[in-house]
Amino acid sequence: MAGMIGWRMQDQEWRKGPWTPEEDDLLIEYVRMHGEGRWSSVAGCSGLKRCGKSCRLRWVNYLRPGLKKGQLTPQEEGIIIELHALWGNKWSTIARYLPGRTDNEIKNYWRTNFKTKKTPSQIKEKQKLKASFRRDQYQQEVNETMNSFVLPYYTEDNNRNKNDDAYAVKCSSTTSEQQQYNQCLMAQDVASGWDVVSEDGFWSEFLWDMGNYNPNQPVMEP
DNA sequence: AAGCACGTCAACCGCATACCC
DNA sequence: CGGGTATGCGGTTGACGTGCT
Repeated sequence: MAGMIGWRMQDQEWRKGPWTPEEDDLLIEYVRMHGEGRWSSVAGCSGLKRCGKSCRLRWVNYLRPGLKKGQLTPQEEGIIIELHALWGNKWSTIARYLPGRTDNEIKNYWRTNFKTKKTPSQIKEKQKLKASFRRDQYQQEVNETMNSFVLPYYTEDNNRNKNDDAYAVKCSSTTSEQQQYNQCLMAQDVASGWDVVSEDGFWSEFLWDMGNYNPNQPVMEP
């Protein structure tokens, strides 16, 4: 596209700010015709005055089919806690284990629940309320959740990039028995992770800080 | 009722990495 | 191999909504 240098434009100002329904329609139509990708050519083909970067973000975080709207479920929260403990702020990696959820959404969730500075009593109060409200429901749904999307993700997709974390998990579990075993382990870990987090607000700060892990330090991989 | 504080979330920005020529 | 471009990722910002005083 003329005037483009990467995401930038030389001779045209990109529109910024909230997307209008009309812009959404244009973007949806573009993806329907051309598929995902080639974001830098969206403006030229669709008439949108948005840079490719903005278009990609809008599509991935809001318009893409299959996205779940609304609050994260207790089991999704548990999975986030567990995976964040493993990988830190690798939001896109964590998002792969939560179909229909975006890295942005998970990042916002984590920031909202574990980063905001509150007094210890406020944190404790909030966590107590949350935990008591959801614990029973959560414990009940953990196994069901693992069966419904985590395990299939591990086992189904044979075409994933071999550098992908999920692919590594898959390769490490060669038999269905071992996969079942891993599933149980993960469910237990998630449950224990939730216990820890809901126990005391202190862990909220601790877990967030874990996100800023030292990359030179060995990290346990799945 | 008005003003303020806080929480949420969509979107932007800069950097890193992948890809292509 | 190196440079330019495309894409992806994580951190941050700011608008808006809501609850509290």
